Amino acid sequence: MDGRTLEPHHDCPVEVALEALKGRWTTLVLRELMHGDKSYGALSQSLPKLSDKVLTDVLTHLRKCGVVSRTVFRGFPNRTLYRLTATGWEIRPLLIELYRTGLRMRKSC
Amino acid sequence: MDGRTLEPHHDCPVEVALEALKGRWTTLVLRELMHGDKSYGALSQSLPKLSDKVLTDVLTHLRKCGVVSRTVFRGFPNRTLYRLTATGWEIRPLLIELYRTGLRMRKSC
DNA sequence: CGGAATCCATAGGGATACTG
DNA sequence: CAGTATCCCTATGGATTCCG
Repeated sequence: MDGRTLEPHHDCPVEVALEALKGRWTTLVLRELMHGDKSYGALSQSLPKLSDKVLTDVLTHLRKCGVVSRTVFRGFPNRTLYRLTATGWEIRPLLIELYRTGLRMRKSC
Repeated sequence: MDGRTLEPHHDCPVEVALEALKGRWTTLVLRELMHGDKSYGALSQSLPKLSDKVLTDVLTHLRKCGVVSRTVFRGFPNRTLYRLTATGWEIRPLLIELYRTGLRMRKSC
């Protein structure tokens, strides 16, 4: 927090973290993966209201952020495993803090 | 984290906190206010790239979230002071955690 | 000074259908 | 199974102008 940043900028660490969490479904997908590695279909079943397009968008986004990795197993049928990277696990304390803060904010309404 | 939430829901504490921080300029406005109470004009000067419309939007949003209060002083000219509420100050540890996490995420790229 | 009103451009989320 | 390809619609951010 250098006091000189006058506009939103992805170089700001706060923006970096928020960028990774951006999107309505992102934290839910992350939470699923924090329960363990999952295939595309398993994620889809865990989040029935999430469309294929958006799930793909979210996973692509998380991979670009270096938060999630993808491993494809060729065969019949194909399988794809998604898992958190080491960087992804770094987000866990942040989610917990988000939860704590959200709880306290609700109380004061 | 009850394991039963299958869709985004503002009742989820994580969503509550993220909702408050939503928008490109929101965290920057919060940061300004964490330096002390500020008038509309002072905020506008601190964030020159932020348009009136968006500044108003952000402040309205933060007030709806119970994070910021507004006090109007009638006179010539009028003045308006914005300040963090007690709830607003609860967000500070979260911003720090966002910063820490963002820093670590950058390193691993 | 401190906004509100208007208009515009873009991005994000979502529904549906199709493919390797 | 694990996506891609379209199309659409709304929300958000931004520029500009006007008002009490």
